[in-house]
Amino acid sequence: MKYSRQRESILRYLRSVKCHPTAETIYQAIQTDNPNISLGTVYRNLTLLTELGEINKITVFDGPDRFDGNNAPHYHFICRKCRAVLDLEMDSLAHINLLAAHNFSGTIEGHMAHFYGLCPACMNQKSCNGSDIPAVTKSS
Amino acid sequence: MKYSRQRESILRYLRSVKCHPTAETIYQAIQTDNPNISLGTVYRNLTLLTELGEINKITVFDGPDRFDGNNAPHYHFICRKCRAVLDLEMDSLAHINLLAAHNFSGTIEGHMAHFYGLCPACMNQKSCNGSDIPAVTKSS
DNA sequence: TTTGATGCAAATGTTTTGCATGCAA
DNA sequence: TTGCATGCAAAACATTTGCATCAAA
Repeated sequence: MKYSRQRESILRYLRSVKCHPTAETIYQAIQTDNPNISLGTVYRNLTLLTELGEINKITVFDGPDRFDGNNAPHYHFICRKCRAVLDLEMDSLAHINLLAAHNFSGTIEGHMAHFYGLCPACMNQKSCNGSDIPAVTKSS
Repeated sequence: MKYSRQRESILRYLRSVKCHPTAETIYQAIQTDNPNISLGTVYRNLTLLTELGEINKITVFDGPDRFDGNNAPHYHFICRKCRAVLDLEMDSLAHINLLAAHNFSGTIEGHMAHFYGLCPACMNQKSCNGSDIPAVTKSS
């Protein structure tokens, strides 16, 4: 693949942050180094890097996709109040694939799991940023 | 809440099908009984019914949201080939909330989990409908 | 050079919303 | 009647794409 300063900038930024920014956030963050970069290029490279396995795309129930520069397998927590996405330190849940496969005649290749609730910051505050997604009550 | 024939029609349709249709599919399906219904009304009522807990909204990694007239807690399988969404018969995974909470200082209120792979139909066919979403390799 | 990557802008697909009108209570 | 629900159309969002240009190899 051909080198590009923009792609390098995106990857470097994602590797440097602990949060899970949106394409728009990444776009704004790297404008200092790339004053003329376009949002389309950011999206194009995020898609490419995701396909290469260099980064992860996190689809949340609400709002734009988030991106994760940590490509080691791990799970995420999503705060229902401030929508922060946090990494969780927990073992693989590979065993749940077997549970799913038990009464299913297709092939279970994997799963996606997100946890939600209140993040540490929102637990200790009246409100975090004012937004509050409707509590999800079903694990489906 | 005030009665509406449109809302009733949407709910009746969702309760009657085993699949997990999109808003657009629902819109088309109930046009026989509601020739003048608008997509906006379908979306408005789907949002309302979801908030009431009468139905479930299923956010998949790709494509429009799907809706589920079965409001009993259960998990879903998503075929990476034909994108069919199927119900899974499996026990609650409530225990994984404890695993997630173990090294986390916020509050884990719940989780969402989807399983993916090939559905029974696609397992036995060269291709199902031609589409094929990129295999997801990380359980994150 | 050659070919992939970019910037720009327009297009796409999904969902939401404003507003005048209609229908349930 | 009163006000929520509707139809319609426009707007809002997030994301993708066509195309001429630019830059890496």
